Parts: sequence; structure tokens; C-alpha cells
Amino acid sequence: MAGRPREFDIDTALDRAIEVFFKKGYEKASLDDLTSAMNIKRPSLYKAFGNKETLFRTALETYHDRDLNQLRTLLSSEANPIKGVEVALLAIANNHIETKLGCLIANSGNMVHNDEGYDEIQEMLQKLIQNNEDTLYTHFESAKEHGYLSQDEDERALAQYFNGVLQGMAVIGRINNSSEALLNIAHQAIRIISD
Amino acid sequence: MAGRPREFDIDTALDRAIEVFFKKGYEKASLDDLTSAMNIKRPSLYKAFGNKETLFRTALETYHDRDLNQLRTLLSSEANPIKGVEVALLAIANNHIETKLGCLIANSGNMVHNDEGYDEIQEMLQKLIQNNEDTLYTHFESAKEHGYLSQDEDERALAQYFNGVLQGMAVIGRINNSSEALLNIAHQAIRIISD
DNA sequence: TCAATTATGTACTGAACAGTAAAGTAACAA
DNA sequence: TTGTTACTTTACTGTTCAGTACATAATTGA
Repeated sequence: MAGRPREFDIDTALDRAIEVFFKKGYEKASLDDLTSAMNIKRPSLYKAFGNKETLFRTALETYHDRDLNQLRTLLSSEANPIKGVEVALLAIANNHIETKLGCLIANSGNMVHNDEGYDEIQEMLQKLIQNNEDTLYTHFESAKEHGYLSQDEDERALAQYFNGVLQGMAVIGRINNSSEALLNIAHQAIRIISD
Repeated sequence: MAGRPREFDIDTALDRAIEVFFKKGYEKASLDDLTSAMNIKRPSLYKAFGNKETLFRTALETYHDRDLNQLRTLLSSEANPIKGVEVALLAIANNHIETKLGCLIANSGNMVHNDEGYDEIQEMLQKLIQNNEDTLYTHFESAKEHGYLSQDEDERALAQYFNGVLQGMAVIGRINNSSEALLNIAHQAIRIISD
């Protein structure tokens, strides 16, 4: 027997929560900040999302899913997978220029090694970073198979490198948002696989 | 007229504060955490450092001074300035592998755009990142002058790129501390200026 | 020895916080 | 229409936090 239905859309509420966590970070995002942005009251939030930490984990995962899908789409947007990397880096640079918020995962890095009960968040952050790397790895593996990448290249090293570059762009995009710097990072980074 | 002398060493106390801020971040570092690590009581901290925010700014500045000095030393540790960049990146990678803490500045990126009265910290973080870039710029400028770098290279773009790579290594060093990844980032990153 | 000054230790304050209890209310099924 | 379920509202709880008042201790200068 179904009771009273939820009066708010859980996905749009989650989107608002992501925004708040993005701007303020986990600690500084108070429940008043969250509930007012989500347009719901406190007990509704607890019913729907558990508590602040599980809400944050849900937000992290949703954010990351979108981010990873965007990355995959960009990487494979060109027939030439090397050109795809360039397209992806430039698009992500421009995205940072627009939002000025960096990356929710990179922003949350200070929650790692915190011995304050953030164990699950820590594991999740590590997993999400690894997913990014693995997506890049798969891309370079395929590029090599199809002859777009020299057999001398180490696709794992390339994946780790570009993953690092992406995190670096996120930090610059947040702290010192300079379109010149972000675009230069993207342009220089791809030189190692451009001829 | 001098009163009762301070019973603790202000520099070692500041070092302990840096450690706490590094591990926990600004928000999560409580005054109890700080005072117990610094081995002083609350009023002594306020007398010596003002308040939590000014203590953090002092910690940030001290950390950054050391960091920048280390970078300059590493960059100029070889006769060949290009080799110096390689030495610096590898040393910093190994440092991340040891500490697993990332970079205090990159870790504090989520305090930017926070509209919660972090204006001075925000400005400081931007300035410190810019100092890093300028140090790299000066290095590449000198390298070009001395014929170690092609005239076609844009030393500002190179500085911004390596600055980004350094921030990326800090994020990876904190969240997903993998020596393989960190060393691969360093090795791949310098390829653009290695022959 | 005493006054002036500065540090220290204890204990407190008010505010902000995450989470919840309790009562009211709206929508569903029978 | 009735019983049931589940959402909403309000107000509260206990805790943690940054910062401070006050008394005390240690130094210097006169």
C-alpha cells in the first residue's frame, strides 16, 4: 500500500546538492545551505538521502558518472583517437573557464587521510580517480590497436599522465582560473602524443 | 618593558600547525587539534598567532616559502636546466610518495569561491600558485637565453603547463597515492622538452 | 621591592552544527 | 469513506566549535 508520494524531484534536488557541495565543500555545506538550495526541509532530506555523508557520496557518484560519460564522449568524438584527446582536454579546459569550480573529486581530496570517519568517502574518491585513469587507458589501448599510437608508447603511463594533467587543470581552474593557463596546459600536454 | 617570556618556540609550534592543517584541512582542524599538537593552550595560540584564520595564513605562507625554495633549488640543481626540470619533477613525485599529503595549497583549493569570508585566503592561494608559475617562467626564460630551449618554445606556456602538472601530481599524491602513477606523470610530462 | 607588562591556565560563552521527535497532513488502496 | 502509509512542518536536542574573561605567574625596569 503506497502512501503519500514525494513532493519533490529527487534528481533535481540532488543536482542542487551537488552545486552546494561544489561551491562550499563538504564541511562548509551546512544542512541549512543544502535544504534551502534543494527546496526541501530537513526530515525530507534525511528520508530521501540518509544523512549528510550519504548525500555527499550520492552527489559524488552522480557527478562522477556525468564527468566520466562526458570524458568518454569527448575522447571518441573524433575518428582519430589522438585528436580525441586534444578535443577532450580543450573542452574540459573551457568547462573550467566557465564554471570556475574545478572538479568535485579533486576539491574533496583533503578529506583523504583524515582519520575522522571518512573511510568510505576516501575509498570512493580513490575509486573514482582510478575510473578516470582506466577510461584513458582503454582509450589509448584502442588507439594503439588501431595504429594511431606507436607500439613504443606505454598506454598505462599515458593514462596516468593525462589523468594527472586533468587533476592539475581542475586545481588551476579552481584556484587561479586563467583561460590562458588552462588552454596552455591542454595544448602543451598533448604534445607528447602529437607528431 | 618585557613581560613574561614565551615558553614555547613559535617556529616549531607553527610546524605542528602546518602538519595538522595538512592532514585535516582548515575546517576540520579544530583548535583542540591544533593546540594539542602545538603543545600550547588556547590563549597562547591567540596571543602568538591572532586567530585560527591568521594562523592558517601564516602556515600557508611558511609552507609555500619552503616549497618554492625547494623547487628553485631542484630546478637549478643541474647544469642543464632541462635536466633540472626532470630532477625537480621526480623529486617532487618521490616526496608525494613519502608524505601522501599532497600540497597544502592544492588541498585548500575548495576554500576559493566560498563567499564565507575567505577572501584573504583566496587571494593568498591565487598569489602562491602564481609564484609557482613565475618561478618556472624565470627558469625557462633563462634556459632559452642559454640555448637549452628552442626559440620556438613559449616559456609562459611551459611554465603554466608544468605548474598544472605539479598541481595534478599533488592531487594524485593525496587521493590515490601510487608511486607508479606519480613517476609516470613526471616522466611523461618532461617529454615535451626532452629531445 | 614594587610597578608595569606579557604569557599562561582554567573555565566559560554564545553560536553553529547534524540529527531527530512529535504532531499534522496529504495521498494512496480497499 | 476509512485505514494506512509516508511526507512535511516545527521545534528541539546534545555536541562541537572558535573565541575570551579572569585570575595567576614570570619577566624587566625603576
